[in-house]
Amino acid sequence: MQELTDIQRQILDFIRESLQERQMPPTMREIAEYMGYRSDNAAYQHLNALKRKGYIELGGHSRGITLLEESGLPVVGKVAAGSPLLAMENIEMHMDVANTVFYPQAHYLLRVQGESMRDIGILDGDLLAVHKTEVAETNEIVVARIEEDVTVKRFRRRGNIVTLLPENSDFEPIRVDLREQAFAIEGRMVGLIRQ
Amino acid sequence: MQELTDIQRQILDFIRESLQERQMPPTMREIAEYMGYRSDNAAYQHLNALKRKGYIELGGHSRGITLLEESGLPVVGKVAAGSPLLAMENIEMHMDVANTVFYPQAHYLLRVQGESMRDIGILDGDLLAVHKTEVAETNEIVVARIEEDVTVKRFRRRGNIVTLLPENSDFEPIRVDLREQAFAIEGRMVGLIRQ
DNA sequence: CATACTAGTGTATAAAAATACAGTAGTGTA
DNA sequence: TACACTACTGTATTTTTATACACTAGTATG
Repeated sequence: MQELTDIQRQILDFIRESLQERQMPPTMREIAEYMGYRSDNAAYQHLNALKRKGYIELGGHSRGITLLEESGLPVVGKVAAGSPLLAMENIEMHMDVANTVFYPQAHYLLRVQGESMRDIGILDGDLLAVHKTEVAETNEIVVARIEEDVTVKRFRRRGNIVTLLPENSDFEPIRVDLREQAFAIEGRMVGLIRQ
Repeated sequence: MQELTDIQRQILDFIRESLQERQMPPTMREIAEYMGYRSDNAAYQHLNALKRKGYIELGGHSRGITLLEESGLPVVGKVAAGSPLLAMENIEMHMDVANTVFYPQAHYLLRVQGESMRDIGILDGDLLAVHKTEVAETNEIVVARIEEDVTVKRFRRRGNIVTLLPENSDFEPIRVDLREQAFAIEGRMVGLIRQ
């Protein structure tokens, strides 16, 4: 997808906002008004740029703008080693769930693998709603990355030692020494969906 | 809310469909075309009826129809004894989750009370996605009503005896004799949301 | 320095859209 | 039987809307 200029992004956001709050796309005049243009044509030309770059389609009739982007939350499945979680190759699909369902806002859904968090009702195959963040409080359920591997655990830290606790007596806690291993928090659990 | 005629409901459905599939409401002419009218005015008048009955608003501009109905799935909280699950008084809120997220389609979300299904990851306060149905297969998780009470359990039946199994060893199975007690299945679990 | 892209103003026009008005006809209800 | 409501057709009118064309001007790029 081609990069957008600031103004183009601003217009795209306005279209999204209009769709959400008024249940309809704006007219070109409404866009021009919002942007403070004296000519509707300015909006028209920006829309054509957005179309050329593949972000929207123009229907050729009133309020004929349609967004081409995926709606809903991306579902992150098997994470290829070393790739960013939200890399295209890791996205299984999009799920039609508003991010406002969770608080703080969910940025994506991560498919849980394994039974290590079973005792707090997180089962194999569940979709964990994750809020992106690099920091976490003690005892929060986090999505963490140790070297190349991504895992879901309860978080604890004392000095340079991080402990990741499972919630299943068949599993052992994981100890990470920050001086020796690459460690990062990818996000924090804000909810769960099971299908 | 006032009752709709068949034709009015058909038009309302078409508006919903247009919003979902084209990201915009239809024009009056599009409605007239869809309904096979030779005059746009027929659509106009039906829309005014829908407006009068409180189902839509008309903006006075192109594609100016806005639906006034709640979107998403209703969340059923504490069920007042004897009332239908989906009675207004039992609806806590609406949650912006497409019903297509679950299969078969979820009709509502039921807030789970208690720990009786804990061992299969259904916790107190979770929202159970429920597909409305009056029948269930053996071993399915169902929402059932015994006399006035609503409960979530694993379903089994042998002749006139229904057994509702908890998934937590602290709880006892419930036996219902269909000849003696009022029993009905309200729906079947198709998913779960935790916030 | 030419070329492409962005970011606008201003004017013009054809088609689309909402909506008013005047009818016809059927159905149910007080 | 009068009245309200539904369900249309047909015509007319005023805005709204998309969109074309002709410009100006800045910025980045090869």
